[in-house]
Amino acid sequence: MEQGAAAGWWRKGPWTPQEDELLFQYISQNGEGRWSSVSKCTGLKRSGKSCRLRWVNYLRPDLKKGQLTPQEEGIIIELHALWGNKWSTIARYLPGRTDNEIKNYWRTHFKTRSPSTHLKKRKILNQQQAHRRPNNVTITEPSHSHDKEMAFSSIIDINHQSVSSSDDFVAPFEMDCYLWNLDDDHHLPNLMPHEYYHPFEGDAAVDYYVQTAEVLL
DNA sequence: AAAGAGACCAACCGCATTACA
DNA sequence: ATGTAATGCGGTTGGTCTCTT
Repeated sequence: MEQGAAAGWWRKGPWTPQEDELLFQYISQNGEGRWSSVSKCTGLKRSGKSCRLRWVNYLRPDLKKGQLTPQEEGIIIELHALWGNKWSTIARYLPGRTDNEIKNYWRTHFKTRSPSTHLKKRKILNQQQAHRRPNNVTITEPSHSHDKEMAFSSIIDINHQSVSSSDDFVAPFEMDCYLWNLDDDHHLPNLMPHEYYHPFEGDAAVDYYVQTAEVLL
């Protein structure tokens, strides 16, 4: 049990710059982990849980600040369609972004269904659509999420993609192509680019994403 | 200019899982 | 094998900012 938990003297609420500094220094010297000993070593009146959250969501030096890019938004939409509210899993494919940030983003942009939000959503998706290559397609229902998770894991493996670098993530279009062209053993066929089957295009794609987002809520 | 609504974000809570004695 | 502490995750809340009327 953490020292202050029983006594109930943990400080709550917004962090001060001084607290941030203490936590940052502690982790710089000792590394991440051992969160429960942070308060003992630094004098911070914060629970280990609170310290971890502050570090992960705010202080970590590799965090990306600022708005999500259209590419990142596209990835979130696609991965959420695959995995649902597995925010930490989704965050792994968005280097520098936190599960909390993605969760907040999703909640803000897709949870509410007011007309304005709907329009905004369409605008975002239309922007993403502009990056997609043309193709002749038909709409196909997505397979089971488990299958898609397996497929997506294989994608990363097949292509030896590093997801640890902030500049290196799989673009939405590429993900679609991979997902929809993998065979049962999750291997890519030997196809020319124009032969790839791409299930989503144009308004059909937008509608699919919007519907998926709404169905999942 | 003021008030209300909506968007955004930080942080907390409770539960589940993992690690360890 | 079991109990407990630590950690991780997802849901939720509340405060602040921005936009609209």
